[in-house]
Amino acid sequence: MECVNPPTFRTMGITRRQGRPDVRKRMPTIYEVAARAGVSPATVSRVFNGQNVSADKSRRVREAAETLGFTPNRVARTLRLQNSEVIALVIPDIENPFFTSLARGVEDVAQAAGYSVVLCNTDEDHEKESRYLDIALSANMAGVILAAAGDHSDLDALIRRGRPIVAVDRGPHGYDIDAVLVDSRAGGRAATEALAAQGFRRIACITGPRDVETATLRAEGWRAAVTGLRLEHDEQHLIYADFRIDGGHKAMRQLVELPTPPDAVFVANNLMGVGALQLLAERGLLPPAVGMAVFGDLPIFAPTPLAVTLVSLPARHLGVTAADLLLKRINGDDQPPRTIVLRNQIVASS
Amino acid sequence: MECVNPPTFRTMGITRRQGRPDVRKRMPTIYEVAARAGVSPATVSRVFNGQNVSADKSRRVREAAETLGFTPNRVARTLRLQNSEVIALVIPDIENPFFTSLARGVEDVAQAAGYSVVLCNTDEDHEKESRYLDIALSANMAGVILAAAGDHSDLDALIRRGRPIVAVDRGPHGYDIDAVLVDSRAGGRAATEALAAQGFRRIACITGPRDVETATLRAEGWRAAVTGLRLEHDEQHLIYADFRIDGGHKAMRQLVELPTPPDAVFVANNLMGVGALQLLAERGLLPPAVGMAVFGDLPIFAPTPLAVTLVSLPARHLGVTAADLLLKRINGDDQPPRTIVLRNQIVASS
DNA sequence: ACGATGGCAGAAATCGATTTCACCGTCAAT
DNA sequence: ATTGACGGTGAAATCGATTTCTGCCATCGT
Repeated sequence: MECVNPPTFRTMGITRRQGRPDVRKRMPTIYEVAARAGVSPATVSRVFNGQNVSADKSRRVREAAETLGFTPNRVARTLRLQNSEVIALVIPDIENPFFTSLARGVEDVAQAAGYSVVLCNTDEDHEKESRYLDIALSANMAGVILAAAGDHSDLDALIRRGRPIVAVDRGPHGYDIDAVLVDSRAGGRAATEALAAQGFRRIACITGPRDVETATLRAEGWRAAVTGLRLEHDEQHLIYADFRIDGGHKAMRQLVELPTPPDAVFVANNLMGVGALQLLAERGLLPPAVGMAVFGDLPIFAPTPLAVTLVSLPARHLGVTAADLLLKRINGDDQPPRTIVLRNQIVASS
Repeated sequence: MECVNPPTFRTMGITRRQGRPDVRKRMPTIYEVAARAGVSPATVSRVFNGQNVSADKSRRVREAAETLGFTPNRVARTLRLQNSEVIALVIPDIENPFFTSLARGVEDVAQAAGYSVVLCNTDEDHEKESRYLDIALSANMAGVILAAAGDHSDLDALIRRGRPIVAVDRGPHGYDIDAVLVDSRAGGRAATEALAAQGFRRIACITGPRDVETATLRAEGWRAAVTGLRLEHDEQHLIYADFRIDGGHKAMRQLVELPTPPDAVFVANNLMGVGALQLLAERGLLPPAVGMAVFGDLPIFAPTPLAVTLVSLPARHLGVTAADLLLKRINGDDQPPRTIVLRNQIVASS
């Protein structure tokens, strides 16, 4: 199935002109509200921040604000307070359903606590990541939830500034900060052992980039299972790919074209799982012809029962937990940093 | 396949304490840089904004900034400039791959132009949407790309303030602003006609909420095809659901359980398509047993060829185009508003 | 009756960058 | 030689809200 995004377009003329004679009205400020209500700006501020103000003035301020359509300027507020009610969520791939579920979890918790979330997509690129972390800092954001692009993120500036950070999905490499993780090593091992239990002997592994912790840990789990169970072991059966659909596809091709191809494969994330399945479908080798286990849930509707073993991940719950932790920190909790490991669960896709 | 997110977790104790004696260092400011370089703050600002400064002082300023680790404070800058290099992208469902693709397009363009994107998820909720629009305004963001949650978003404040807005995917309801759309009506009609061409006579329609433009337009397209081709027509065959997987699942169940069920169905978005397919799979009625056409690309790797007709959408391209348009507006383009309609394309999933 | 306490409110400082205004040299044009 | 223009620079105003500092007035206790 090929879908081409057509580059052509047509423009529909619209003739009525917008009634905007370039007025660009300024927003009403606290001073204008104060003037209209006959009080000082300080009083207006106090009304909006729940301080003690006489009922009479309070009412007048509210009325004035109402008729002027006043909204407090967040930028000024943030500048003065050195703090804003925004948290940054930095993730490596916004098109990966795992991360969007996670984001959803973060959002729900943050929303409920009156915080907004800004989502920053790093595309597994250190430079983009570092730019977004810079922004979080210089925009006085309240905190950061980070799924790091690699193993050497620079969090010094944020930490010096006392901004809370929670690492999620991927560990905090060298920083002693809160983290919410799944057990990649155990998951990789369990998935591989499940394949072995299904009778497969030559089990390969497709994992992510070498500098991404979850990639190496999952591969380690695979290796532990393979050597622990004394299965056949061939170094060509371990491939470092890129955690993307294409990468999984290419890696799988490489594997099936080996002189002695594996009879099963453990794939270290969901998208590469999709890629690998695509290749197997092309070659008519869909599971159970070749054994497959995937770390993560497949973004798949599988009309035919597919014999794939999954390590199911609590993506949303990961986000919820990370957000909870972060909000606690923001509200002054200063226990020593914790690492919370959520359990994964082996599921046979049926 | 059931995947349960286990609510249990265990905490791994970590003992080493963070070496943060609660110093919370302030960031260095332009004043400190100025003092260290022996110049005025104004000069420091000029150095960082490419104004005329003598080579000597410029060098001294740069050195001072370097050693102090100075980063300009974005909040202060934004307050003064009444403008920031951030654009808001407001979408109704971050878990829908259509919108994440779109977001990806927006991001790529914005990044390249030096803008950051903050992603706001409204969950099809007017209140959340209005809160995010408020934030965009009071945070002095440069512009907004909006896929509206319904047909009565309030953009008055943003427009009064002169902030550019581009509507994407869903029209700008009553505002004369730029829009980037696909032709929902034509797509709905074409999809339905394709089903008719495959020989189906009793074609149902599952669409989205009544107050979402794309939902009603796609249903209109379906109706036009059904009446145009004089197919059998039953009002019970039009169901307004919610654009989500579950909604599609329930709606499809409702349809198959009708006394005279349809022999085909046109589903107005990708997620509901997944839900509908899930139900059909449960009942052993997968296409082509029941005809199906879906508006949008299925977030699916389908291992067995599925006889589903797709109206393929240029999601990423929609985002790219909207971002281009917005950036032009931000840079002062003031042509009359344009509506750009990208073409969709009928694709037979094979 | 007098000092003490506390609630309420305004003037002014503050957050950190940008920019206007004014001033000083220097150099080219008249 | 005088005028004008222009590049470089600093002092101070500015963006809009919060908060400290201060003072006023009323209430309370003794």
